[in-house]
Amino acid sequence: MSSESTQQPDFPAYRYTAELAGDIERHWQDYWEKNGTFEAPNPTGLLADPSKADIAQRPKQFVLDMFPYPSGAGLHVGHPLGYIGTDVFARYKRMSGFNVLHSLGYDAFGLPAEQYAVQTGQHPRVTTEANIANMRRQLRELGLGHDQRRSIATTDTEYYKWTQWIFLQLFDSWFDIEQDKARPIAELIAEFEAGARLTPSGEPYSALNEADRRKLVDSYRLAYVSDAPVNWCPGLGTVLANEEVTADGRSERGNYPVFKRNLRQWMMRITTYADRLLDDLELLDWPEPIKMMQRNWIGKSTGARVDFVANGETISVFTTRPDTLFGATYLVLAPEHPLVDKLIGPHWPSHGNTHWTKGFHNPIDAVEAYRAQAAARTDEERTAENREKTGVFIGAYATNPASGTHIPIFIADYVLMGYGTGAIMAVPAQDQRDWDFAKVFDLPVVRTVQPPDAFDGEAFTGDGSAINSEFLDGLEVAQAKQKMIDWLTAHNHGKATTTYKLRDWLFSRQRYWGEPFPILHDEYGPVAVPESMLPVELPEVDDYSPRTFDPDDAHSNPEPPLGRVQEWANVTLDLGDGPKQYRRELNVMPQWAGSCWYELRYLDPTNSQAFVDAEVERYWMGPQAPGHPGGGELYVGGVEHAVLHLLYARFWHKVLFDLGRVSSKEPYYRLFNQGYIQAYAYTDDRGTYVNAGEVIQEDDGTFSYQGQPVTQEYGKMGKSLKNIVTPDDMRDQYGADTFRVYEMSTGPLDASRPWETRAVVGSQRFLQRVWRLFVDEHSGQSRIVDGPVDDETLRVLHRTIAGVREDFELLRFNTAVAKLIELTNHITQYHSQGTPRELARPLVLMLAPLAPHIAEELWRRLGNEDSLTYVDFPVADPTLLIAETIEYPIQINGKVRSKITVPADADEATVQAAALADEKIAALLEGAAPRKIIVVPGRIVTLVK
RNA sequence: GCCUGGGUGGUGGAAUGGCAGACACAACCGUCUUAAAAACGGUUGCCCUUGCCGGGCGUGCGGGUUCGAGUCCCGUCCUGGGCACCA
Repeated sequence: MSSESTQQPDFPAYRYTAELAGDIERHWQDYWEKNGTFEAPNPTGLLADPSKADIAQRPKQFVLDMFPYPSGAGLHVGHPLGYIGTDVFARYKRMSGFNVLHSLGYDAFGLPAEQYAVQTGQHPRVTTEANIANMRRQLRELGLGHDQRRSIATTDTEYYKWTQWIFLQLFDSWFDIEQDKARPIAELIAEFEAGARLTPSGEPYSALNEADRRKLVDSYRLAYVSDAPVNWCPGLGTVLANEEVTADGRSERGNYPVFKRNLRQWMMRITTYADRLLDDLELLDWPEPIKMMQRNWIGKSTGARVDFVANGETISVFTTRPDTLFGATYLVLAPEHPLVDKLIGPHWPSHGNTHWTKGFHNPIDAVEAYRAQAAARTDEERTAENREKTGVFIGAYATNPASGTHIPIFIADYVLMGYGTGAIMAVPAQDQRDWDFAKVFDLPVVRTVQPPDAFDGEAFTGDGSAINSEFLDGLEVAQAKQKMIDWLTAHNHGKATTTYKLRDWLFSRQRYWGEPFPILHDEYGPVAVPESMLPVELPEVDDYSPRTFDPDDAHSNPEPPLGRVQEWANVTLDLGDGPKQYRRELNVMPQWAGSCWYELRYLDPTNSQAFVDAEVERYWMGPQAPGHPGGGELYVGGVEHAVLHLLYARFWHKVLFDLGRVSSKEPYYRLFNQGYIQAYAYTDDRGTYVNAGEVIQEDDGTFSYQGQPVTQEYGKMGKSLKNIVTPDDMRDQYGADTFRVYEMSTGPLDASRPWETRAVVGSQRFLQRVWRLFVDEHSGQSRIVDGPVDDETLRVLHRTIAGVREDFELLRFNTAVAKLIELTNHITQYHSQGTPRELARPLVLMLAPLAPHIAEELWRRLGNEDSLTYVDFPVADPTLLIAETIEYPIQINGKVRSKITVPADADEATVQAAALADEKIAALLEGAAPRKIIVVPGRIVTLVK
């Protein structure tokens, strides 16, 4: 490619080739680095820069990309799509009078490096740092304007020191329901000590012994140890979060069996923030689908708790339809429900229905058999669509508190222990699942909402008047709900209740390559490592793997790698009450921890006194107006983080807000979901992937590789699919600027699109045409002239400025590129004798965010000494946006029949007259006056014949 | 099943309810060249007509609102993503 210039004697010596682009790009990358061009000044602290005082005065703009994992495979062309998008936006904002913070750090803890370490014995830090270095190089070569001083990695000791510090903030906090916010745990203890808050048992706090006090206080903490059931995966030797378990009960990674086990694990009390996480979505400029996914995940539903009495036991159920209580004809408990064993009858009632007993001699056997059957099923089988309802009668009855009727109690696997109370009141007339179950077991159906006359379905879930419901009869659903809740409350049978799908966040991992917990254990439980002793550094180990077990051994127990280092795990420390023996927490934090607050560390990465300085945080993240939640102006990333990362990060941020550590309620004000770049892959007749770069499309549309037909697939880029194209390849073949322009021009940032290497040349031709406007390809001489610009070109220029500005603002880079191409082509055609400076200057400035290296080079050739990074973006002259004449299409009955050109300031009557006077129109009207004439100013004339 | 995006030329994609297909790729033709490449210029939604002038049909499909619909409304099909017996 670039070598042609030396082989071909007549090849223009100064053409913008990949080789020349490479020279220019290296030069400017060095220049930017040397001059700290993209280093954004802070208002105070170590990153305040007196030489940039003018920039520090500007309004701020915090542009953020989702935190990448530095993969050992390096980047392919799909990865930088979003990074280039944010870079274009950030550069545009720098030219629009903003102090722009744009950096990129590394979410560098995680499994791949650890697994590599397990296999090779190589310390994960070594691989991680090599991967980061490679990724930094790749990104630098794309010309991304990141502030390198702020490019932290979660594995930096100085960084995870503060991750541990934030963990301690959570550990040392509790959620005050009254105030709806987190408060320091010391305030809780003070309330207990003063007697202002009663202990749950009613005993005075001062009367409790140390163990009970500690236990009580620990039960309030936002970070707490729990014996909750977890997903234990012996094959991996670790506990998995629910999200890491597939629907059929296996590990997402490795596909090993996963067992529900009660284990001691660290949890985060995110559920206390459910309402605020839900409500504050309203304050954010996020795509509606993402908000919807978060709402669904939080899963708030309001209704009532209703208590049913059976054999002296109280069964609480949750229902969203308390108005249908009179129609509750049976109860269903989850098979695992703890009350089942107490309620179970020794014998079948004499009037027992054979459907219900399933041929067992007594309920005890029936329940045992059903439980075994339910446990043996995979989740997939249990949740299969349209599955016949199964269950079994437990030989006991409960009393419906409203109707007083005795209703049978069943267990069934369609009721889940983990949601609500693990028990439901079944109302077959108004719930399809209950209807289905009732049909199988021949249970009574009592309609309590009047369906419409035309209704011929089964369960009726719509609105209607209450029937068969005594004091509710005649009320609509909403009023009936309220009245029933009032009645339940008044008679002590229940009360209004809200439940959430959201669970507390499982926060510990049995791994090595993560942040150690800053926690010690003494005889009473967990104790915080004092702030002065942070960071708790990862010790060296000789084996990085957790102990793994037979994948099917459900009774094995986790043994984290840190447990192998006994001299680290067992320490004697003086925490203020004399030297004492402690055992360190052996788990490490999940990868989410580091990505929950990284954007805050970007703000003040070198601060050794605080995780971020308060004034610095207020400047970059603070609310921009009353009612504004604060947060970064733009956050770009893939939709795959719609729920977990974004929810966890919001949660941590809100805790820090409650504790007065940050001034913003939310970390990410505007969220934008980028699309993905996908690629074609090809398989031969054996199903083996062939090198996609060598596949040829035949004239008949089929594909072949080395003469053999191959089959096309479409999807991800991957090594095994042999369809990887890297930014390094593109830099070598075309140059980084061409690559940037191509990625931005192929579609809107939020659209996924296929990669097509052969189309990249279009972007290169565009930049070559721009280059030719400035430089004579043969002599290298400047083609810039000081001559006048014709009026039409001037108007094109100013329309382009206005359009490009708007497009950049809205991240519509593809149409911005199209407009710049049109302008370039126009200048090429109208000013073939030399490019007027008046056109060259705005063109190069508008191009700069997209193709910064060539723009800097051309800017220098225009005689400027400094970088154009902070030069004002061109502003359109409004008087030049108005055309002198306007061409109106004229429609008759919706079809364009002719066109007229009139002065731009012609009034409607003039336009109308001109339209009617047009020869073709007059001919088509045949002398008759049109029935109607519509003139849309500046747009169109429509006649109705 | 529920919740969400999206269906426009050979391809990626443009289009505040106002001339559908900007811009780009591919394809074809031309200029230049001994030739090729590069570059530059032209043609390119489909169909009829084609010497020219024209005409018809077109944004997944079927309806509707409107002077006018890719855009708004109703229904329907296909498809990407998310959640899933959530009481």
